[in-house]
Amino acid sequence: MQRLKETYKGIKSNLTMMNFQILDADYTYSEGKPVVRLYGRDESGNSVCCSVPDFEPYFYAKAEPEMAGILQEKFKEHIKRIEVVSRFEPVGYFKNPVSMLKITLYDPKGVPVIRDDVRKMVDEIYETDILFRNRCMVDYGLGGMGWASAEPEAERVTFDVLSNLKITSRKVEPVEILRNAPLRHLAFDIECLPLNGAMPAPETSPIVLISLAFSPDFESKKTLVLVGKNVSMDGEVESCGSEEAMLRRFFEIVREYDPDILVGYNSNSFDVPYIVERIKALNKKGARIDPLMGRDGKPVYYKKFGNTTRVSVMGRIIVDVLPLLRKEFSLKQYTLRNSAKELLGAEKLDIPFLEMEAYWKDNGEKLVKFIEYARRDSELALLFLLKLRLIDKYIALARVSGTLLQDILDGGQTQMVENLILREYMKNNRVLPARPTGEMSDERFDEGEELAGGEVLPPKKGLLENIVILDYKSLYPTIMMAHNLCYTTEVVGERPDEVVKAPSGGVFVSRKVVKGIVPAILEELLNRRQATREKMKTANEEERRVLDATQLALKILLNSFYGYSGYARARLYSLTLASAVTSFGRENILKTKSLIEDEIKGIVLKDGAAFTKDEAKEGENIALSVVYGDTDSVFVNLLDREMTLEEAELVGRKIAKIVTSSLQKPMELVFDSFGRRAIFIAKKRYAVLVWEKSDGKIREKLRVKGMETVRRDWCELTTKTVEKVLELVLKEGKVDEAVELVKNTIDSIRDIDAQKHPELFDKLILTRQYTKKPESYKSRQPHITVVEKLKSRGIIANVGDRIPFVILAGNGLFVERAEDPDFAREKNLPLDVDYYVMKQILPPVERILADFGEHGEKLRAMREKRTQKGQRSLFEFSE
DNA sequence: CCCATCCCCTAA
DNA sequence: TAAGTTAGGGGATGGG
Repeated sequence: MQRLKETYKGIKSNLTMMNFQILDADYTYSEGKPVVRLYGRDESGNSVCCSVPDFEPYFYAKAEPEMAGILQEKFKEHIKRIEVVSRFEPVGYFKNPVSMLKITLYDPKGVPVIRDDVRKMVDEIYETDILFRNRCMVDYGLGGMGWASAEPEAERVTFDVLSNLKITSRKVEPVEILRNAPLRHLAFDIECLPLNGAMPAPETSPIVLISLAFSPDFESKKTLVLVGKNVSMDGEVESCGSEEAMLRRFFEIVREYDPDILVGYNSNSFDVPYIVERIKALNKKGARIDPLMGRDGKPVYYKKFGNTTRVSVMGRIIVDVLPLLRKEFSLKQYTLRNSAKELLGAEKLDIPFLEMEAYWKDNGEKLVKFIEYARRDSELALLFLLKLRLIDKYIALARVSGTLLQDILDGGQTQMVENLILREYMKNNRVLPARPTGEMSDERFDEGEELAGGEVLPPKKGLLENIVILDYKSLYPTIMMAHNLCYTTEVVGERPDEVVKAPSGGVFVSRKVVKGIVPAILEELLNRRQATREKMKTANEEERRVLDATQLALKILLNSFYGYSGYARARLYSLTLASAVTSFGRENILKTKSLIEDEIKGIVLKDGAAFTKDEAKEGENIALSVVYGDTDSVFVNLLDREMTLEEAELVGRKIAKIVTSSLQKPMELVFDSFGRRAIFIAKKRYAVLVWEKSDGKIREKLRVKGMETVRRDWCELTTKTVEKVLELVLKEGKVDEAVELVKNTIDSIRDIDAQKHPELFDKLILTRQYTKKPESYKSRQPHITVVEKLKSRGIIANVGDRIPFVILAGNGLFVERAEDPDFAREKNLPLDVDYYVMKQILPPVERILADFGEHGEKLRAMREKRTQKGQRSLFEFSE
């Protein structure tokens, strides 16, 4: 806080310094020399482009000092100079650094040109694939969405950029400012005209409407719909006369409004590529449209990588909310309609696909409807971003890791982890390897060398009462810290005196010798998280949101290092390190179980406190039994008697304290919750009725893991029935009512008619994700059957979509009887009631009720009767 | 009936 | 140049 205030004071007293938040970065050339450009926005809302001259590209090579002259001579066109430096190699514990060459080039593009040849002449090369803009930011201590303070120079290297403040500075430094600059958001959505009902293709189908939504307003408008023909209409509608004029106007508005964040729904896969291709097609026929959107004055640009499309608009962030929603929320479908309904409680307007052409050609009521439908779509995209605060987390991740926001939105955890490691390696005179190339990366799988994961304790199946749930706080990161597990502590050569040996066999130097770089980073992240959570307590609403996103980002990063170390394509892939982490984890949970069961054994409650048996000497003993555990958790059954929530908490905290005291810091077992009743079905499948205190009252909450209620590949009838059964059994202990409920549920679908009972029909829809191209499937799958059927009807599903389907009555294989629900409903096709009863309702319910004696018997009876012939009458039950 | 394989989705 | 990790249940299918 103190620092923050000073910064603001600084602005007022020193007008020559300039602060801005870094949105994006690239480089260009001035007089043949590379110049990095930082794009951002300042506190008062100006968009800024700061040119940073004189930063030089470089990489490292491990070689004898004598090689310097030879390399310099051989690549003199590219190499500006070579310095002999001391650096540590990336992996391993070393007492001393080795001699390396720091090779500085004239041009960043020179690095890929000479690196392969250089590699052949030296032992190894390092840091040869760090993008120039990232290299610059790392070396200057700057990062994505972080604030920079620049001292503008009188003499400017000016470029043709669109930002309204163009400065040049050789002195750019990071500044701590918590809040974000006032960012501008523009959501967009296009409507194309399907000709004769065919899927629109950019070569033939025109774009007829472009809808826009702004935050903040644009010329006091919240939305605007551009129309690609002449209309006279009031409201936020702009008649453009033609498609060409409309597209030109679109780019003009983007440049004028100058958004920092562009938003769309499925825009990376659809809208942007469509716009780009459509313009190419129009320009070929004589139109003149320049898709200039970037702050560098260049066009939008997209590139396909396998199934994903990457879109780039220089200087701005482009956000496709669809993939973000997929990552963030578990929904059965991610169509705009369903996402809006589930997440915003908003209705999407709709017009029938086949009638679009008629709506467009109409100039009255129907066109108005079409326009409002289009407007709604961009409004929804913007609402997702703002209401659900979709990018707050990503902004925090950018700030904490120093990675550019766009890279985080497009990519994964790898870049963030590498960014953090690179910065810390640099401070410690270590170099980073280049990213491993193609073939080598799958080595692990070919050679059968495997990374073993977490330990799952077999559950005590059936109904249990009084269960204390304990878990390890950030298990893997704390293991790495506790045992000093790191790339930089792995013993590769001579073995020092003090070492740590992992159960998996890996040997690492002790913290007493040297603290590993990764453990140091983790410690820093952990401390910052603690401090951030502390600050939240006194922050105002806006600050609190930023701080909350920050602490979440810190947590995500903490937990990313282990996964990264076991990722075969990582620059620092280390099976030794990853195995050490998991092996300590497995050892730990097993030790925890035996500590609780064989040493603590029981807890005594006396005078409102918990004691071990030894401490208490007398009093009623509560025996302990570990009934389940998965990786970092233990479920302890408190035997012998009923417990109040307070008592259970006392016992839980006591156990946690004893276990924690037996461990290396900062490993910590904590009390998580108290389960009044629980049912364990199998490993990773259970339900617990948790008792929680809120506002002094005890609340009951059903926590279900892995069972059908939380899975998206079962129909709603199943999930709802299973949920009700669990509630009856766990909350009320009414097993007989649960059986009755199942019977009624089965009865309710026996005469199912799609058109007569639409709500019931909807409950029988299953969904599954279409994960790869159809030809890659080795076996027939129901949802793929539907994808094929849809295709034959002119509807194209995309890889990544979740496909809804129902199972139709008839002969033949189940997979072949999967059908599109809309089609089945429209044609009123009969469903396979037997499938739903025998495969969707009975098995999940039986898994829960099977152990309840006669009740289980009743269910088995239901199943057996159905298997016999004459099924119709068998819905009746003989009592 | 058992078993292996493929596929999906979830827990951690 | 796409992508953090493994453990595990359970359905459909086909072969023995």
